[in-house]
Amino acid sequence: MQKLTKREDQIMQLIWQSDGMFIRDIVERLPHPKPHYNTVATIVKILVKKGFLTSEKLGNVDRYNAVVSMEAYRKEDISNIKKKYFDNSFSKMMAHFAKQEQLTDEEIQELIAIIKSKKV
Amino acid sequence: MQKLTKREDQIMQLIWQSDGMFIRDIVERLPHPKPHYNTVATIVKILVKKGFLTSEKLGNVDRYNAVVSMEAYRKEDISNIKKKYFDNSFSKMMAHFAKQEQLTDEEIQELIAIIKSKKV
DNA sequence: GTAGATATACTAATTTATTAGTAGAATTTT
DNA sequence: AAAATTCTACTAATAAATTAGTATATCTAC
Repeated sequence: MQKLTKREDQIMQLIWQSDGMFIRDIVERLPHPKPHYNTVATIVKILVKKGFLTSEKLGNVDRYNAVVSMEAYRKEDISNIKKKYFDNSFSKMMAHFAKQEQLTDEEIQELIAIIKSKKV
Repeated sequence: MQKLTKREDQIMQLIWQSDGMFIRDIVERLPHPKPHYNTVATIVKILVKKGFLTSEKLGNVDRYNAVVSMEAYRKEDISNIKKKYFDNSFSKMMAHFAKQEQLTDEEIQELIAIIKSKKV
């Protein structure tokens, strides 16, 4: 899967959170300094070409929808983190999180419950 | 903290795995197609300027060391993942991992042990 | 239907990232 | 010490990413 550039990523995040967006909506929801309408249009077109988005014409306006799901992209993204920092070891990564987050005992119990419920 | 570009990241990974590298070592350890010596030197100089590396002269050759630790950078990197994909919620992220990774019962037990040992 | 507003295609400018050439200094070999 | 090699500083070319201008089409309100 191709990687998203910073701007592309930012725009994909918005579209993933919605169900279909027009260029004008994207511009509106981007933080200051808002890029030019055509700037966004250009990047959206690149995203269509890369296969991340499809467009559908509503009247004379294009609405864009995600083709690649957030989950699919996220999976890759996280898999890269695991590879890059944790020797591709899931346990190592988890140990890091547990330590990093300075969890309280209650949070740890909660976490254990979550983990168990997902599988057992 | 500034973000690393792809090439910068790749070079930082090598330096983090070592303790101090010369340009020639970096070039040698990069996968094919190996970039030009001066290409690496340029990027290394950018990394010094960004505050990720320091140089020390050994004889007339520069050796480069990490200033920003891998752990510090990794922490940021992971924190962004959490923010970007999991609404900044640690529990949500953990739930995802447990599900995504298709852990066996044993692995889950192991994981729980790891989490407990880190805190309790 | 004319004026004003909005959307898109096309194109190009600008910025950032990556690559590498040339020249000269230092080092090693002969 | 001359020749060959290695390293660096400086500079610039190329490529990728981001930004936005101009022209044209479409719609909306009057």
